[in-house]
Parts: sequence; structure tokens; C-alpha cells
Amino acid sequence: MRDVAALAGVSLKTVSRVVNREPNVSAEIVARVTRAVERLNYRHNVGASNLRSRRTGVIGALLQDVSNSFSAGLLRALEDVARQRRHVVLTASLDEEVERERQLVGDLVGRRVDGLILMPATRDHSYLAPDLRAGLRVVFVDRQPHGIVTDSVLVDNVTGAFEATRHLLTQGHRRILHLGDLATIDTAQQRQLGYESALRTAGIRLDPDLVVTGQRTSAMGEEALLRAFGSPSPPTAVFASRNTVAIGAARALRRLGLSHEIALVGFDDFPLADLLEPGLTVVRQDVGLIGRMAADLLYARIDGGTSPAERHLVAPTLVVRGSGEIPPRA
Amino acid sequence: MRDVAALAGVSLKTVSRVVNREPNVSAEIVARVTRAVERLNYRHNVGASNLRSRRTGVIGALLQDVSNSFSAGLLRALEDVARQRRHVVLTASLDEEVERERQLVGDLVGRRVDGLILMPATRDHSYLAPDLRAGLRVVFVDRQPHGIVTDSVLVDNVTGAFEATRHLLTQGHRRILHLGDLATIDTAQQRQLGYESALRTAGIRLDPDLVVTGQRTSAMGEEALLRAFGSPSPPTAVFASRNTVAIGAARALRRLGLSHEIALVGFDDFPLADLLEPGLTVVRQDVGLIGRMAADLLYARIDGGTSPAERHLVAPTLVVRGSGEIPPRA
DNA sequence: CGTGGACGTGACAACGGTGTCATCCGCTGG
DNA sequence: CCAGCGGATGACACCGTTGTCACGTCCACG
Repeated sequence: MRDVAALAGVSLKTVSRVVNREPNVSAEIVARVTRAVERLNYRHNVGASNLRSRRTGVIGALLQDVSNSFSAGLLRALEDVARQRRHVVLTASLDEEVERERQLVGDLVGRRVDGLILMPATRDHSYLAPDLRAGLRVVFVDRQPHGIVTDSVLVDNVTGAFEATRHLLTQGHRRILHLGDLATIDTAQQRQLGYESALRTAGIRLDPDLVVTGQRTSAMGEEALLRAFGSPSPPTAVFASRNTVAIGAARALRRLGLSHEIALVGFDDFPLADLLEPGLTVVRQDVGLIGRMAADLLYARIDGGTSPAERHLVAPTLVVRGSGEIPPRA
Repeated sequence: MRDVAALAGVSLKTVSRVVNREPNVSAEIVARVTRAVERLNYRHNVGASNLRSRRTGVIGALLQDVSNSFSAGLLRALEDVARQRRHVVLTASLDEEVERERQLVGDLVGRRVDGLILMPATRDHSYLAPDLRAGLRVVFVDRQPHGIVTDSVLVDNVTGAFEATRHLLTQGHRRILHLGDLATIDTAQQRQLGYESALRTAGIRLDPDLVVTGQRTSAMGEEALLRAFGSPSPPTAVFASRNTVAIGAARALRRLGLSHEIALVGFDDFPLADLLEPGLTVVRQDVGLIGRMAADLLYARIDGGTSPAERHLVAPTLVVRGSGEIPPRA
């Protein structure tokens, strides 16, 4: 920058003005500085600039796993909102690891991100309190904040799971297997709640053998389903509480030759669910919408918004495609 | 930091030493400083630190679209390598937009990223030359650098497409529809080359009506396929040069009730391809491997490596699942 | 014709750290 | 006994910008 100033015959401050497109610089000087910038291949140092001006133009996104279609879709939506502000996004995957979340939050705060989108792996978020007090803006996505008060965008998992289960009950199913995620995860608990509540509403006693938790990967889902069908009184329908697990379940049913005999409903849509045979009936969460809402909340804070923390609940919708409409075997 | 130093009764420099875990600080002082850091909720300002120490611990990843499974998988692999260095990743999607690439590269360079992974949207990369001369490290992924010399990790698209096409020819197909991506994209050209070369090798004249380019989305692929099957002499097999397009093609075949009559091979695997009916035969690129190789190349440079630019070619593999093994109709 | 205000520009001190070097101390070895 | 050396600590300049304020010029207005 010093060189640019020298070449253009102006002061550092004037170069700064031109580079930042500040008003009240004469057209001739703008031209001279611009020429010098190009001649010298000058690259404005954003980091140094941030140091003085106290905003980095970076938002952080700590998601579950960016290679999963849910997180990836969310990231993309965040990016699109950020781009309009000429902001940029720092991402990382937490993989449900508590320690990693702590460490990455610390890192991003140290980098003075302007805001943070968090899909937490932890259950207790009070560790964020000091940073929040110091002005950190955080929006939780998909999972509730515990122990602190901050904005969040959540999916109504209870209702979604309730609807999914009721849909199966309506077809006449009475033995519905629930393949649940890690019991420590907020959303997994809520989905199980919805499942149980639907059964209760229908006057059906919960069979603990029909609830399997701790399912994460498609391989686990596949195995769990095979196991359930090895039992003396197998279920006639399956409710998988996660996209990967639903995929595993579909794969297992295929192996057993039961794709058209056993009903299956998944939580969370994914590309191609419509192309399976039968098409997979799912509860869909609108990732694009969720991402945009979260980003909008965050930017409202960044713009100085100071209203009480908001909690937005997005309603999932049941997408009927065939797999969930199979009646129980005679 | 000043406050921490005061509370601990040491100099700024000593706080800096403790925070950076430098050796040769007495255990007692480390303890005192650490206590002060905690008491004051001090957060080390990474940006300020970078200013003096000239490395940011950030790498940039400019990909095609982070919500696409290929880019997302790549990103995840990059992230994993970066994490081992305690580095962090700035990501953005280019959507094949030339101007966006220019702008984002400029932004990331301005932010002084330690290195850049680029899956370019542009065809001419000479605009990077000044930055390269100034020390920027860039590794190209999936697409070749043009007009500059730098590391790259590419997939052998010609061979992949050749194999895919030959596979169809082996089943006896003679009229193979090729659904290609934008003709401006490197990989799309190569795939078309592989397709043509396989036909030539088999002694078959290229029918220009059987080559459709400019296909990007699944909707476009679906439509293009329907159009092709509206013609008087429809193809008996389809080679789709992109995952989204293959999905669209599969959807169209389903609509036409031809899933089991017309052979289909796609380029680029995706989750669930095995669960379609019939399973989708694809040419698979190992995203995890590609990502890791790219990151390793980048870090070799960041570590000071100064060998001539390397060009790595990853061989794709044909994954046989059923859709590609359908013989032509009698 | 004097004065006040808008405009264009620059000097200077931050921003929050770290590299460099000097200083002091205790210990080793000739 | 002392030169010499390595370990622990601090002073200070500097990293590349921008906020603040001061200054000079020009013009409009009473």
C-alpha cells in the first residue's frame, strides 16, 4: 500500500479511501490510484483492515457433516445469503463430537467471525455464555440451545414423527419398528416422542423391542433392520428417523425381498428418494428454507438487531411416494 | 491481552509466549497466565496474530456447488486434512460463473489464505499468474489449469467415458445417446472424447443426433431423454456424463416404463445409485481420494515444497449394477 | 467582501499481536 | 575464579490498515 501511495503520489489514507470506495475523492486521484494498484498488483490486506475496522466479513458454520445432504444443503443456503453481503463462510463438520465443537467454536471466535451458525454436537451450551456476553452472535439450527438464550431455527420433529407414524397406523399397521438416532441427540429424542405419542393416541402399547436407538449410518440401519426381521414376531412397518438410516433400511428390505411387503417411512428427504422402487415416503424438511431463515436471523443481529431471541419452528411435510402406503401383510 | 499481562504481572510478550505454547517459559508463569486468561475470558485474536506472523491457517476451497455430492465429498476430504494441521476451510460455490470465480479468488487472496483449492469455472486461468508469482499456492481439482502451471488432481475422464461406452457396446448397443454437460467445461469435453473414441474403435459412425450437450440439471436430463425417445430412431442405450443428468435420465426412463429396456450408464457415483431398480451402473470417481490428494499437494507447497508442478491423474472405475447391462431390444 | 461550511487530502495514532534483540541470571568447565 | 553459554523475561519496533482530526481550498451567502 505504501508503494501504491508513492507511485500515485498520494498518502496512505487516500489509497485506503480509493480501495474502500469511499466518497469524496476526486475522480482524477481515483484513476491515478487505481492505475497504481493495477501496475503493482496490489492486493488489499483484508486481515489488516479487519484489525482496525472490527468486522471480518466472515460467518462460521459448524454443521454435522458437510458431506451429508442435509448439512450440505444448509451450507449452500447460508452461502447464498452471505454472498449478497459480500461475506464469506468458514465451515467445519462436527461429527457429533463434543470436543471438536468446543475447539472449533473457540477457533472461530478467535478469528472474530461476525456470526456463527451452529448445529451443535453438545447438549449443554452454557460454555458459550461468556462469548455471548462479549457480543458473539449465534444462531442454532436443527437443535435447541440448552443453558443459553439465543436465536434458533428448528424443525418440528415431534409433529413430523407423529405424522409419519400416524400415516403408517392409518394403513392398519400395529407393529412399527422405530430406527432412532443417538439418544443423546435432541432431534432424535423428539422424533421418538412423536412416534410414541402417535402410538399412544391410537391406543397401542409401546413394544420396547420395536425401538432401536443409536442408529447413524446406512450400514447400521441395514443391520438393525435385518436383526429385527430375524425375530419371531417381526414388524410390518418401519419408521427410520434419519435419511442415512432409511437408506440402510431400504437396502435391507431389498435384500430380504420385502420392499413391497413392508412399509417404510423415513425422516428427512434426499435426492432420488422418488426413484426407489417403491418410492420412499418421507417427512421432508425444507433445508433451503431453514438455511435462509437462520442466515436472516444472524444478519438481523449483525445489523444490530437487539430484540429478544427468536425461535422459529419449521413444519416438515409428509411426502407420499409409495413405500409408506403398503398395508400390513394379511 | 494487556489486561491479562497486567493481571498475571508479566509482559505482553510473555502472554504471547504462553498463548502460543512456546517453550522456555517457566511452569509457574504459564500457570499464572493461564489463570488470568480464564479469569478474563481472554480470546486470542488470531487475525492480529496473523498480521505479524504472515500465515493465516486458512485454506480456501472454491468448488462447483457445495450442495452437490461431488463437491460436498471433496470439501469434506479437504476439511479432514486441514483439521490435522489445525487449519480451517473457507468455502464457496462457483456455479460455473466466471465472474464469481474471479471475484472470490480476489477475496480469498485478499484474506491471505495459505492456499487455495480450485475447481474452476473459467477456461483461462492466466489471470492468476501475478498472484502465483507473488507466492499464492493453488491446486486445481477436477479441471486442468490453462495458461498457468500449477499442481492439479484430475480424473481420467477420457478413459472413464471410453470404458463406459465400450461397456455398452459390448452388450451389443449401436445407438448410444450421450447426454453431455456444458461444452465449455473441460471434463465434459473429455468425456465426449472418450465416448467418440470408443465408438470409433468399435467402427461405428458418430450420429450427431445422439450427442446432446449443455445438460446440467436433473430436469434437463429428463427432458432431453424424453425428446430423444420421441424421435423416429431412438437410441437403445444412454451414457449420461454427470450424476444429476443420469438421475434425470433414470427418472425419464421410469416415466416411459423403459427402465428395464434401455441401458443407462452414468458418470460419477452418488449415494443410492445401487438402490434404483435396476441399480445404476456408473463410472465412479473416488472423491475422498481426490480431495486428500489435492490437500496433500497443497500442504506440500505450504510446507515449502518447491518441486515442479505435479499433475495427478486418478483412474475412475466402472461399477456394474444392472442398468448398464441391459441388451438392446430385439 | 468577510465568513462559514462543504469538500478533498494528509499526519498520526491506534488496532492486537509477534519478531528481534537486549538483559539478567545461574551454571559449567578450564 | 571467571569467561561463556543457555534459559527466562522484557522493551520496542513493526505487521498493513483505518479512525480521527486538522488543514487548506473553494464557493455561496448575507
